[in-house]
Amino acid sequence: MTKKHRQNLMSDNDDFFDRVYSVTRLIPFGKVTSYGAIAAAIGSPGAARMVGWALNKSLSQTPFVPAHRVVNRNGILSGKHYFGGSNTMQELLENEGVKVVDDKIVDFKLIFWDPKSEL
DNA sequence: CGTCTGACGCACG
DNA sequence: GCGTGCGCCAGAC
Repeated sequence: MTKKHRQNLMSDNDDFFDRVYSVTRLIPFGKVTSYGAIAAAIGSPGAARMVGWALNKSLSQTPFVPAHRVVNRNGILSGKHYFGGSNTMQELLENEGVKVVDDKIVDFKLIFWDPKSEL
């Protein structure tokens, strides 16, 4: 199954990355979700690693992709190191009212947003 | 075209 | 509950 073939099946799809960006932009302000949840939402459960990779690329994409709202299944900011080396990711989250302690989101389950709930 | 590499996740011990 | 191993898919070499 080639890339072009998949485009045929998903009419408004460009590629895997754009689907990740689309879902990520749907994350409400002050909410967070996980890589696996996004992967499952775009029809590729198990491709969580691809999501993280796509989000990395998204840092230089437009419009802005709230990649800081995506963490791993434990609520840990596994990608904070890619936001400029400082605590940028944590600051962005706290700026939205999301508490972060020791690189981990407080009450992760309570503010977790499931992408599939919007589909 | 074979291999390696990930911002992951799950099964297993 | 924690460490290890492996599968996952797409892109870079």
